[in-house]
Amino acid sequence: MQEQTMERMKFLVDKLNEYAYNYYVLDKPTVSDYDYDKLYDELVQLEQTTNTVLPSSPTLRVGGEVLPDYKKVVHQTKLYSLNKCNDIQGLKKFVLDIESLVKNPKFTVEYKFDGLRVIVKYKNGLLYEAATRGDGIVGEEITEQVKTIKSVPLKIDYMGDLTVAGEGIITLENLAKYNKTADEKLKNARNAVAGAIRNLDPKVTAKRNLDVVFYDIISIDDKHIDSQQKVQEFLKANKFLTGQLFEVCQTAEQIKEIIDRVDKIKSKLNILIDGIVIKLDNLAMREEIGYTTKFPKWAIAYKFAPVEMTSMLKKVEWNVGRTGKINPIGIIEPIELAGAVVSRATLNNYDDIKRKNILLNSLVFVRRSNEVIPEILGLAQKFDNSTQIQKPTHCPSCNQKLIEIGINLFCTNEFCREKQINKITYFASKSCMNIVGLSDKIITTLFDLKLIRQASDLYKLSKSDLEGIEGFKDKKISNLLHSIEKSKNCQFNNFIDALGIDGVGEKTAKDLAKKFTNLDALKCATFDELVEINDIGNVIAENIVDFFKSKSNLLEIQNLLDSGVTIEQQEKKEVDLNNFFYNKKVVLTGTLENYKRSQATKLIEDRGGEVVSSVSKNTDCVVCGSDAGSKLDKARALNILVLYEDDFVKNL
DNA sequence: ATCCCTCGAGTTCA
DNA sequence: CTCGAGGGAT
Repeated sequence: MQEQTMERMKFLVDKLNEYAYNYYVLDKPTVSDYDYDKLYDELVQLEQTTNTVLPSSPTLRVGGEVLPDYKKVVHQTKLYSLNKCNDIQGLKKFVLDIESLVKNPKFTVEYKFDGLRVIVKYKNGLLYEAATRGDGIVGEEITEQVKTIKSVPLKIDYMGDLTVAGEGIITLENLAKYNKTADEKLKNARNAVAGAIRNLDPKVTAKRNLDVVFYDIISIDDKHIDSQQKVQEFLKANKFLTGQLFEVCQTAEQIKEIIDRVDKIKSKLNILIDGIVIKLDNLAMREEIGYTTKFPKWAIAYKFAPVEMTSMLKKVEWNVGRTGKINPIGIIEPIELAGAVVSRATLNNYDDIKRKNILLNSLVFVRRSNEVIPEILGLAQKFDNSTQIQKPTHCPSCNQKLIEIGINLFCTNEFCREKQINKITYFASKSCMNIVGLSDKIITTLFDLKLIRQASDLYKLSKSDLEGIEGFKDKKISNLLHSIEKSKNCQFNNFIDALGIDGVGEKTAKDLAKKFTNLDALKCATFDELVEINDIGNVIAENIVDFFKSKSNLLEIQNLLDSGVTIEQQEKKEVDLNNFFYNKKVVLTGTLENYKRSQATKLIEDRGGEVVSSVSKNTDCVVCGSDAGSKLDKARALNILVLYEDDFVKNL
């Protein structure tokens, strides 16, 4: 009986480990989650009744007790870090140096993962110790944490003594999943890994769904492994997760080709990499070439320009938005980040500044989210002269006393310069009156010359008003006046958007235009009529009613109409009920080759579809162009249909 | 009251 | 893109 139970447990452990390998390492599940769970539950039962847990049991992966402290581990051999280069010259020099010592060397090319280096030891086929690199000589013991990582084999076929090295990482997909449920979001994948592994509670490690990508053997009894290629084969054969990139090259040019290729696709990878590692393939030759005090001379890391850096926060500017909302912007010492020089980055709001503990004259972490918008992630280092950031009490533009609503500060002065300028800018913007060529700069100039005070004044501008203004030549004047004139013919939804009613933007304006068909009807819309519309609740309904109660707003509308603004009647279009996009919620991401975003939106809307801004489980499909961002990752994570450009066109 | 989803508003640089 | 908050379901 007892023996049978043991046999059954062994069988379950092996079976479950095999399934886990197919799922977590090969990414090719071979059983349903349901079947897996059934076997897993059975194993848990048996382990409880027998009070035994086999050393490679997958139940070890959930993480047990919180550890009292880290134990130090002294590495058998020093773990070197890699020498770096960041251009082709550095790479060529490396290759030349090797070629001067070795005849016809071969090089292996792999990803350099941006995570935490992990050393794992096996004896008799079982994982018995894991450690961080630490300073290369002494690391921290993290055996319990690493055992929770499902792609790390607890048991391998190789029975000799073995020490392997890999990089602890989190896939961007798993990071996104984690952030969906976590109270405290982890913005930085690398820190998410370090935080998860270097945590005394292995349960924390388990929750973050890390992986370890293995790339090296530190020591092994088996003497016939004599090259990096054989190392790679060995790791694969023993079911370790390995990097997707592994190529063998002979020249610097070939290596450079791979680097260029990776540089192009690196932002689309599911894993963060910060470079490429180039190693001499032959292990015996490596030992001949040797080491400097810091680095092996037989390998180099080609580093891509970093996407995250630190910089000094010099000043905080407070902007006034068109709604009167006050927004803090951090002015930083300019740094180059993802191909652009960044000097400003948003700080969101005062609470955010406090939460991140950001101080003036301190070093802060800066990154460009999605490689575009700069943001300040948090405090890196403070100094003696670092000071708290003060919350403003008066409007930086008009000095009106600010009021606090929720976490935000507002300027309520109707005539506030910055607020008015932003209001007019919004009025002229693409989703509103679409006055092409009227930039916020021109609006500022016109405002300060007192030629305009509010949006309707734009339609009173004459040629003589503009003549003589610095930078305004005949051509520019006639272009501008022409654009303004052209904008007078507008669609109802754009007109509603242009009014700038609090909480009413592009989508709500469209909903309102559909329901009320003309301005007079909208003007007398009652609260009850408004809340009937889907997606309009009591807050927005009240904002709309209040807006049309205000004398100054009604006067402004009258001014616009008197200046000749006319709202086109929209004809109703027939929609094809059988079209793919009919009644579908579609998200656009990336750049399509043949359509602008607005054109694609129109095509989908004309077919009865709705373009929404973010991906969720309610989304029907995601249309994906080149350089797609995180929305594509999210779509994949949620298993939502992704259409590439050609599929998109086919379904029109 | 408390979820989740979606919208609006504000964000940078070339 | 990201945040906060509104809206609706529960």
